[in-house]
Amino acid sequence: MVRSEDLEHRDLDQFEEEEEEVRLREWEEEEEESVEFVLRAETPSNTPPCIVLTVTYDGKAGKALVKLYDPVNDKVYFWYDNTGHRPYLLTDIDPKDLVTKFPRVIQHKGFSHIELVRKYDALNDRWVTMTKICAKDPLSIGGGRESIRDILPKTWESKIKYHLCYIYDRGIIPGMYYRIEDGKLVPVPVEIPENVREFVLKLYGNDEYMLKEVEDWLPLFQAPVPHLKRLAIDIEVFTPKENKIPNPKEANYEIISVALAGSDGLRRVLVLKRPDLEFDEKQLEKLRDDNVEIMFFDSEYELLRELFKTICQYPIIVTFNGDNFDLLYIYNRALKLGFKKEEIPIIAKRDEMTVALGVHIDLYKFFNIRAIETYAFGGKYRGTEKTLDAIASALVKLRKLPREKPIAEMDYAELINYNFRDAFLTLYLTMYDNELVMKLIVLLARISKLPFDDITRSQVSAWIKNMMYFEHRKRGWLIPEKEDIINVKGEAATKAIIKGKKYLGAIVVDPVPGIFPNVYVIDFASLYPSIIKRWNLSYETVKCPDESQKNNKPVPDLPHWVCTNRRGLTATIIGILRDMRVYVYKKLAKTTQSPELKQFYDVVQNALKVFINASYGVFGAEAFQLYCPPLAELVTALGRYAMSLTLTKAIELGLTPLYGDTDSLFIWSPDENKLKELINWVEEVLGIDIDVDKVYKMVAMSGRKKNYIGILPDGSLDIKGMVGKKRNTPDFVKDVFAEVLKIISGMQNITEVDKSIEDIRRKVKEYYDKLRRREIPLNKLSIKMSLSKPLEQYTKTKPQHVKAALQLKQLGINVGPGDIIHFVKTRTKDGVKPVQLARIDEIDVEKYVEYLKTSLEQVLDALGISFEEVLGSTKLFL
DNA sequence: GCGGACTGCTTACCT
DNA sequence: ACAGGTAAGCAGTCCGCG
Repeated sequence: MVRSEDLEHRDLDQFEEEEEEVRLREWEEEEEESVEFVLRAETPSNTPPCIVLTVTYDGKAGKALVKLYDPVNDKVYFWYDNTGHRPYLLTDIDPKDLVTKFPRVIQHKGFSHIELVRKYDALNDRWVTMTKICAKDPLSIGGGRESIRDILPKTWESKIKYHLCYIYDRGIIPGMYYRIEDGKLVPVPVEIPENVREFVLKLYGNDEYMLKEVEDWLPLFQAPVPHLKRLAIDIEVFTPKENKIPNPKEANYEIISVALAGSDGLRRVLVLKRPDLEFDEKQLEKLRDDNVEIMFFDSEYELLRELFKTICQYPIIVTFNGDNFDLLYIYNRALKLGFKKEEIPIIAKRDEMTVALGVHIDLYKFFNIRAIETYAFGGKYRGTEKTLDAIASALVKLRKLPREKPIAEMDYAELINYNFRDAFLTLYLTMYDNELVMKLIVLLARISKLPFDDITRSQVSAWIKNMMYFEHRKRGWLIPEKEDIINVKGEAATKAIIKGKKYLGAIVVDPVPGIFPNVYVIDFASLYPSIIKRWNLSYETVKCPDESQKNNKPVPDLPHWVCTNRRGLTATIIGILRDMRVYVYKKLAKTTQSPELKQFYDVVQNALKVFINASYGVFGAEAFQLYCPPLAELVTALGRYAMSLTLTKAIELGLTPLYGDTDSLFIWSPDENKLKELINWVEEVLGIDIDVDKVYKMVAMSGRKKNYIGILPDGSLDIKGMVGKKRNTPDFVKDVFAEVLKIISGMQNITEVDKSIEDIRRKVKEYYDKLRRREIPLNKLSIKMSLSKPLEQYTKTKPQHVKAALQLKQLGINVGPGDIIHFVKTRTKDGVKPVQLARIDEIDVEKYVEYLKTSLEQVLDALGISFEEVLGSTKLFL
């Protein structure tokens, strides 16, 4: 197994120590004969095993290009298609008619030839013969002026990007090992360990079909992820105006510094000499980072040349917002300085920047993927601004250097320190925890079959779409058009509770208010994916065309039937991913001895989690290409069915359910045997797993749904939905809430309730009086709320945070989507002020009393006392 | 002209 | 552009009130 070096600790130590030695190099002194860098990799006929980084279309060659990286010898290779593969689309018009009725197709300058292909049309459950129209280039199929796609009334598979089409047809899996052998691209076999084989046999031993299907998946989870050499880049640009970010499209100002941090240990800053700045011994002392190599350049042109040379030495370039700033700026600046396009190893695409040799990963885009944020990182940086500083401090507890003055006014040392820290943080985000992020990206690429550059820039629906398309081609299935699915399957049959939603969702059981000791939480393990697998759900099996299947309705209150004599594709794929996660890789991540392998298995199960968790939702999302409301609606209906069946049975058995949400049931002090009986019964009747998820020593429930506090055996707290925990709640309220919680969690058993109430009373009174006396500082009263759209788009109403934001705008401070507005409630005209503009005497105290009240009531309701009681005789309104 | 009842919008949360 | 359900606060509207 290829092991990555444990680099991060070394880097970090170096980073935080004071400098021992600063090495400086003058560009002129160093200048050897100028080394020409190459913008193309070698194209040998034989190579060692390599990782597929990406597949693209090379316009000049007019061929698909596979970029490979050999991690052992640190070399990038290009492999061009030599199988004569061409871009194509499918139509149901037969070739004769095509010639007579659509002559423009044959006459099209990009037209190549026609083939006939047999495809299985899963939607209509029949085999069809389609006409495959091949073109000389992708744009002739679609996207160009007057493309073949536009000439025909209806086409299939014509909107698939060519490089992805190529991946499906060749069965190439990005992130996997391939080698070039006599000019052919061949996969490198992966060894499957005996223990994994055993797990799989136990699971599917009597199911030939699944046994065969899973064979294609195991290598993706077992092939090791090598260390992928990479370079993080961050630039600083001269700006004459303070606080104004230079426009990367115009690139009008000088690039004054470029920081480079490589996973191979490179720590270098390229600095432009400026006549107005001096560099002396005193400044050297200010350089905080040891071992940072500094290269000075007389001209920006030379600086960029050096940068380009370095870029070409790495298979992977990492940036934070490089698509929209750093690489775009460098590219446009280089053009401006007289570089020719062929001399720049950066390529500008419509919405992204790529590099000539390898791939560019923009971490800003990656961390902004919702599924990554919530599932892969557990929402650790949710609600914060998606800046390098915020993400680094949430994930690795490292910050950017504070910027004390405008970039243009920094001296060399300040500039170098500041610049290098950013590049280092960017690199470090891919290095920490034994290269967790990089490994995750590789696993996600393998499962989705998307190249590294695509997987890091697209949302989870695109991943699942690509995975499903790949599976269609693998089987010789026709990829259905979205409208066709809707036409055949129709819209949803149920009505959602929430206005504007498309179908009915989950059940939330009304909670019993109060404090309860010894509460068992049982829960269905990944309920929705289990349902998809168990009931064979897929767009082609739900409401299938076969009349004889119409009686197979899994839920009586929904008219949808499901096919029983075909295996649903979605059910198969999601079923495998779920089974592999639950029964194989979660187990391996717990039991494996070797720490590296253990961590790797944990990455595998985490990558699987992302796909599994999103698998149901996409089918209910209109933008998804396999959008299928009856499928999504069957999933939630079966979820409701599972929940209500379990609830009824629990009551029947004499158990006491207190609360439940979607896939969980809270049961108060259950008889262990009765609980086991319930679990066994449910598993037998429903055929899906239900387990004890956790046991609370005590649960406090306010009576509101999605709102409770649970105390775990180790004393830690699960606080759900409480206002006192929400991120927009003022710290003042959070503090009081935390104090109250401290008292509650200190409570050993129910008999101590009275004493706790007295403690709570005293504490709350103390804070309340402070608030009244205006002794709470403004920042503790500030409410933090994020803008979800540009200010001018709040047309229907003007919420308070928008009012505050408008006040900021008046002062010339620009705010937009994703920005978090800090404001306080005041007795001024708007009722709010941005915190930095407010004075303590303007505060609307009553509003904060109300806030305190709602927050505390959620706890007090469980104890059966009111806020007013807690405050005692104190009058609420003075 | 004012206030309560109501609906709708917005954000943040839960599963 | 993965889903729906819930809590909460505020904005805005309607209606009654001699």
